[in-house]
Amino acid sequence: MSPYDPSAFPAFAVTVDLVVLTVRRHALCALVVRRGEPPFQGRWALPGGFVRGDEDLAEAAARELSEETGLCAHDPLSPEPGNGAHLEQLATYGEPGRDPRMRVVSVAHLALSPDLPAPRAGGDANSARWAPVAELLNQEGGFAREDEQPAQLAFDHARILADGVERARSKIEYSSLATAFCPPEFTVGELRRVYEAVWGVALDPRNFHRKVTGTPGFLVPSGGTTTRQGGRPAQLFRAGGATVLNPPMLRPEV
Amino acid sequence: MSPYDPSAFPAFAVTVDLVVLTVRRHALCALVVRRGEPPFQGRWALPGGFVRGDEDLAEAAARELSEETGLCAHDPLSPEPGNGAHLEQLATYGEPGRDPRMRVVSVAHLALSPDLPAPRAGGDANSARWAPVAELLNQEGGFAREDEQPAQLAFDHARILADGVERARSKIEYSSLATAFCPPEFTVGELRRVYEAVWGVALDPRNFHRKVTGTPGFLVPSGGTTTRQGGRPAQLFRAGGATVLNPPMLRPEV
DNA sequence: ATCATAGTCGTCTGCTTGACGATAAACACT
DNA sequence: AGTGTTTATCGTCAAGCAGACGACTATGAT
Repeated sequence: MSPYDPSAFPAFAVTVDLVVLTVRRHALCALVVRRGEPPFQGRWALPGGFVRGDEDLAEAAARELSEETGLCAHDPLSPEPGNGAHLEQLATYGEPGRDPRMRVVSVAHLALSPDLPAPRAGGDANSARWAPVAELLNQEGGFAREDEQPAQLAFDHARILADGVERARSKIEYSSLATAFCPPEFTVGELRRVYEAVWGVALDPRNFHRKVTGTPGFLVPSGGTTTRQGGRPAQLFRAGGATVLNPPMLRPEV
Repeated sequence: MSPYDPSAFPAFAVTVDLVVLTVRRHALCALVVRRGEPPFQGRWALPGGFVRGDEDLAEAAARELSEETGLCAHDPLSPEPGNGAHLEQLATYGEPGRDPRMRVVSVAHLALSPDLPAPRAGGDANSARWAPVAELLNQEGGFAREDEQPAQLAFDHARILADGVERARSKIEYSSLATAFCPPEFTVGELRRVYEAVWGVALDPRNFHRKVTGTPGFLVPSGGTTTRQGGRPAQLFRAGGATVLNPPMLRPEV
C-alpha cells in the first residue's frame, strides 16, 4: 500500500504539556517554567515539548517529566510508589491559533508527585518554580500581597492547568490517587493534609481517620511511627493495592 | 516573530475518531463503518476523519458526527436536549505504527445519542451499522450464534471503543448523562433500562424510581403520560438542569 | 372477567456519615 | 516535675441513604 499523499491533509506539530502538581506548605502547587524565547518570552508556562517521531505520547510525557523534574513516571496501571510520580493523559488542545506560530496540537498530561526539594529546569535554576495554583489561576485569597499579581500563563496554559487541577480534585474522591502526593511512607494526618490542600477545605481528623483506615486495601501499616508532624507519634502507612475507593471520599459542600 | 523551522519537529496527521454510543433493544451499541480502502479494507472501524487546517478539535468531531449520523452535537456545558447528542473529548492515541501508512495522532471523542432509526453513512447504506459493544469487544454472551464472531475492529479502535464504553459506564454514575441516551421526553422506566443496558445489570425498579425522582434537578415532569412501554401509564419527564448527581447512582457489584 | 405487565408508594433494616466528646503520647515551656 | 500545646486515635450518637421487598394501581391482552 502506498503512503498518503502528504498534500491531502494538513500537517500538525504535536507537543506534550505537563501539569505537574504537588503539595507544598499546605498548598497545591504546579510546576511552571519561564519561557526563554518568543512568543510569550519571559512569561511562565507549563513544561512541555515536541513529541519525537518514534515516540508514543505517554513516552514523550514521561521523558519531559524526567527532564524537568528528574522524576520517574510509573504506569498508572501498576501502582508501585517507588520514587515515581503518577502520570496520566489529561486532554488534548488543538484550537487553531493557540500557538501564533503554527498549528500545534498539545496532548496535556497530568503528573502528581510528592513534595520535591527544588525544581531543576535544564540547568537554569531560576527558570522553574513551584507556584501555588491559586496564584496561577487568579483565584482570590491566593496572593500574599496585593502587588504579587503574577503574569498570566502563556498560551492557553491557564485553561490546561485548570482542567488538570479539576481532574486531580475529582479523582482523589473516588480513587487512592491522593497517595501519589505523599512519600512512600506517610501518616494519616499527612494524607489528610493532602486532601485539605487539594480541595481547599478543612476535614475532621477523626472522621477522616475512620474513613481511610476503614477502607480495605487503601492503607497498609508499615510498622513504624513518626513524630515529624509534632504531637503524639503517628502510625506510618504505605499505599495499599486498592485503586478505587468505594464508597468514595466525600468532598464537603463548597 | 518567525515561524518554526519545519524541519525542527516531525509532522503529524491529526484525526478525530468517534465512539458513538446508543441503546437499542436493551443493548449498548456503537456506530461502526466499513472501511472501503486499505489498510484494513472491509473491516469495521470507528467513524472519523482528518482535522482540517482551520478547525478546532471539537468542531472536527461535531462535523464528523453530523456527516455520519445527521446528529447535531450540543455543547456539554449547555445541556439542552434538543435533537443533539452529547459530545465530549475522550482521549488521544498516538502510538507510532498505529496507522501503518504514517504517523497519525487521533483525538477520540465520545458521543451519546438516543436511539436513531437507522445509520446513514455517506450515501452507502450497508457500510454503517449499530453493533452491540459486547460483540465488538468480544465479550462472552454477546453473540447470537457461535459463528457470528465479528472481525476485529481496524487499527486500535477496539481499545478506543473500550475506553469510551468505560467512560460512559462510569460517567452515568455521578452525572445525569444517561438522559443523553433518551428522547427529549422519557419515563423513569426508560431511563432505568438505559442504566441496565449500559451497565449490563438489573436494577430494582422501585429503588431506582425513588432515587431518580428524589434527586433534585435530575428530572422535571413534563405533564404527560405514556403507555408506550405497556402496563400502567407512566409519567413523562424531561432532563432537569442538574448535571452532577450527589450522591451518585450506585453501580451494583459485578 | 381474568391475567400479565409496568409503574408508583411504603416499610424496614443495616451501613455510612457528620458532629463531637474523650483519651493518649509526644514536645516546649516554666 | 508540672503545665500547656499539638497531633493522633478511639467511641458515641443521630440523621440519611441504600438494598430488599410488600402492596397497590392502571393499562392492554386473552
